[in-house]
Amino acid sequence: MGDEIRRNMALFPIGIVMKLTDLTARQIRYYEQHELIVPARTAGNQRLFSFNDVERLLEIKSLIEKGVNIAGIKQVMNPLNMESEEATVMSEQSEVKRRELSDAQLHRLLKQQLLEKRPGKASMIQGQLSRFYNKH
DNA sequence: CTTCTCACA
DNA sequence: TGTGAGGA
Repeated sequence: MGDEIRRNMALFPIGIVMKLTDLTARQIRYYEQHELIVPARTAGNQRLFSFNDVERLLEIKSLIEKGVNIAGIKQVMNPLNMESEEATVMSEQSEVKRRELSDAQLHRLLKQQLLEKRPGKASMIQGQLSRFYNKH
């Protein structure tokens, strides 16, 4: 299977995404209401996020921190809704252009973020990882 | 225990 | 955006 479909596979529940992005469940659900992200759902209505969803949330977070509101973010970010495999293939071109982080980088960064999430020290989302997205 | 929706002292 | 209720 291709890289795109792998990045779009619904994998983690909201709890993991909260740790990965340092966003509250409220915020994540709120951004979903505004269609900034479109996570999949399990049979039990539980949200399942893909790597792309996490990346988008990180971008949204950096934009919010820059003072951009929902309306502004909707414009800045492509009004995409890559759900079907066809849509994924069609947006492949623009997808590649948008992507600046390699799989290796992203996986390493998110893994660290997840492990570093124990109480005590500050998250690196506000440091190293955020720099990638704040440059956008 | 985790997540979901809805609503607001 | 936070938070609690009430259910799955």
